[in-house]
Amino acid sequence: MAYKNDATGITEGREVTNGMILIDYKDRRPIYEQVIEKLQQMILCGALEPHSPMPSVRNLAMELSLNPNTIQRAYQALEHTGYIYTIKGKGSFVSELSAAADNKRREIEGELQKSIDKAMLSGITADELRQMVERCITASEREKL
Amino acid sequence: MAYKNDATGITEGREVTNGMILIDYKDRRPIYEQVIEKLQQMILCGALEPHSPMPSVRNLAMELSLNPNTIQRAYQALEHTGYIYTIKGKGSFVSELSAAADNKRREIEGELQKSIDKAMLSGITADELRQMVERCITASEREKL
DNA sequence: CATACTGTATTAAATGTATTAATACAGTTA
DNA sequence: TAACTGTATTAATACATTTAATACAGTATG
Repeated sequence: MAYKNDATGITEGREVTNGMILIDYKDRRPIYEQVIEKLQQMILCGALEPHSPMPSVRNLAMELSLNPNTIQRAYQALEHTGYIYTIKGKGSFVSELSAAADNKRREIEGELQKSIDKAMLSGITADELRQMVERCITASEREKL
Repeated sequence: MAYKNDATGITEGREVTNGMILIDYKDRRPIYEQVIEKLQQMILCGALEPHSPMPSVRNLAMELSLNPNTIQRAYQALEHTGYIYTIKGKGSFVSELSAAADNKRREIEGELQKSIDKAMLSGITADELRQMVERCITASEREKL
């Protein structure tokens, strides 16, 4: 039995997120927030399937070279917002998508609202904003390759 | 002569920003960043005219109940990004709009790009994004009243 | 039952940033 | 000279983040 992760990041019976989560130490946001965001995206885009086990707190901490407390904090936030659920002693598991997806939509729309409010207050017009958004969408689609 | 601000926030010969800058202590961003953003908006929307004097570091600090160092930090950032210019011993003054406006457009578009990248990674489609943006624009226009 | 895994909780220490406070200095203006 | 400008520096304080070291309870398995 392999109790420690091997080079592929796969552990006995439990899929792990090898290489999918990269911490950016230049990012001003705290690490636990970056972990939250990456896991949310993996859940929402289907990389982690509903009811499949999340990596354990300690394993993910090892894998990312972080303290277990940091991962714990992220997991608790994910549970509070409906992305995962926990069974005592067994582990944390991916929730059904519906609730999580709605939360993410609200979160993104809130961010857009803030940016757009700032833009309007700074004298940027609605049409300018629409052009910007189209450029951003194009750039974002190009990145997906 | 009135050396201290009166109730209207107007000081001898120097327009002040009375009431236009509200610090939100629930905001996670540092105070100096909030001050920067509000002053940028006031400059870009024409509330502060080019070549008119900015409130002095010490006056604005008094008015907002902040330490002069905090205002100084904001002013130095505004100078580095072309929003204001400084004459030693005389004060700081509003710059011409062109450079500042371009910087703000780039800043806003950068924010939009980040939000839109996140949205696409979370499985939100381009058309959903366009609908969100339209709702945000409508909401933002409604707020202007 | 023992072992090794799960999540959870707690306390302490270290670090970095933001903010305030208290000064000081140089240039401008009246 | 007096009172204002911006600027610089140092110290003290506060706060959030992160790490570290434990401990406890529930689950699964041999």
